[in-house]
Amino acid sequence: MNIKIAIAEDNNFLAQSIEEKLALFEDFKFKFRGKNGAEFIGKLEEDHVIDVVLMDIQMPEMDGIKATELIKNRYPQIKIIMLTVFDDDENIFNAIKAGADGYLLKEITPDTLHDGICQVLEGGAAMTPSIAAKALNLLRFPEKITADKVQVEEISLTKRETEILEQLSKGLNYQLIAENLFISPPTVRKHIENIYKKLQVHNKMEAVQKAMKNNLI
Amino acid sequence: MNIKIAIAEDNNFLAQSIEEKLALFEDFKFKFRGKNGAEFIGKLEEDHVIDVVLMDIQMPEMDGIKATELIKNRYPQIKIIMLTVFDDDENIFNAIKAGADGYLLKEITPDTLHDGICQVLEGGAAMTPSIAAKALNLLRFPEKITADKVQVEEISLTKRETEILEQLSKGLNYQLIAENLFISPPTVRKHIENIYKKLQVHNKMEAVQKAMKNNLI
DNA sequence: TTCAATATACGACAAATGACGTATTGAAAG
DNA sequence: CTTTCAATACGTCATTTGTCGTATATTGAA
Repeated sequence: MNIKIAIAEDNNFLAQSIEEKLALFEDFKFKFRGKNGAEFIGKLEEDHVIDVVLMDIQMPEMDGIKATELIKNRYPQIKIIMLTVFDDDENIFNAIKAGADGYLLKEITPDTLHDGICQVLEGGAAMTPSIAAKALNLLRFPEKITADKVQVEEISLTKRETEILEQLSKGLNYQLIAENLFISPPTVRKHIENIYKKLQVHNKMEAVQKAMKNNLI
Repeated sequence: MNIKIAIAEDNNFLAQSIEEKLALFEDFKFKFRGKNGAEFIGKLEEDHVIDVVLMDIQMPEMDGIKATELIKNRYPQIKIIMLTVFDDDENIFNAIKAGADGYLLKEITPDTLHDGICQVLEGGAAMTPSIAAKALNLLRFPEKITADKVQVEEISLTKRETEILEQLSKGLNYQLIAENLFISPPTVRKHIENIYKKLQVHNKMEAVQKAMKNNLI
């Protein structure tokens, strides 16, 4: 087995790091690298005997989303795995739309990268569980895709707060939420009080609306 | 770490097989099993100290999709992984819509099952790469999703009721809604009372959730 | 190791909500 | 012409919610 791999990545340092991970496996053969989407496609036209492309998203000239679209158009047999630091809904969705076969984060271990590449070659999709969760969420709530990216305020809820807010959004009252989470109702109320302060709202409905608008739940 | 797991599976043989896989891991504690959705939920109400549910889809009485929907409604914190032999688009999509946190096939190895369970507990989604590929495909080509077979109940709100429900969903209180619509607060309350009866819910949040689900607002 | 953040818990009180009742008016349907 | 339905309005009462306090244990980062 000789799997031919190309990389599209503008950062020299990161590209180097990826190449080193690939070099750990005998069945991988690194072919070439492009510093941006345009250059990459240029090189690909010279040598399109490529099995898998590891594609960065944020690149000058042409980003990885557009490049993926073009490549999938001309070379549908080539598998493309996004390899990026961004895991926001917008990028994930656009990558999938463009035809990506996988979406992994750059802090990946060599073994996981190896697995992912093998999986896409077998027709599967390579994703970290957290990315998979976001993808499922997009499937479940398609309206989020059009979500505004305008006022991305810096609101951060703790894990517990998010958990409680989710239950609030289902219509559960303090008592039931407390039972579910094995804490006392006063604690639930205190958490909710804190949530309201963070979101600058004054009742459940506003909190849920604002949280959904900002993809907090 | 002691992860509490319950199983919904009608087939004794398969249930036994799953239990044996779980038994290989010390951090797993098998709690109980239901032979169908209805029985399972009955048991869950007696003991809801459950972290993860392994849910079959095809079951008598109540199938795993419906059971998932109900459980996620009442106990949103419980993670649910579908464990089934069917990997068709229809079932995958419905499971996701119902709120499943993962979708695995029954011929799974104990180690992969273990990984999947740990992943969902960390907020990720558990999927085999082939399932992930199908899920991505659904995202990419939404038209493949054969129209909602979930029967939309015939709920009809009057114009006034819809109007009021919309304002409710924004977080306005009775007083403000009354001012907006130039009617008295008692009238607003009466309308809302009627809305609750029609939707068979008992508070604002449930009403808004159900209305959105049924495209009433 | 100290400090900030988080999660936990309780009490009190005013305001809002949910659930019930009753009742009048106007408009649409038969 | 009656009957039904939608919309309006009011009252009562128990429960829930929102907003204040205060306080302790844990935890992770500086």
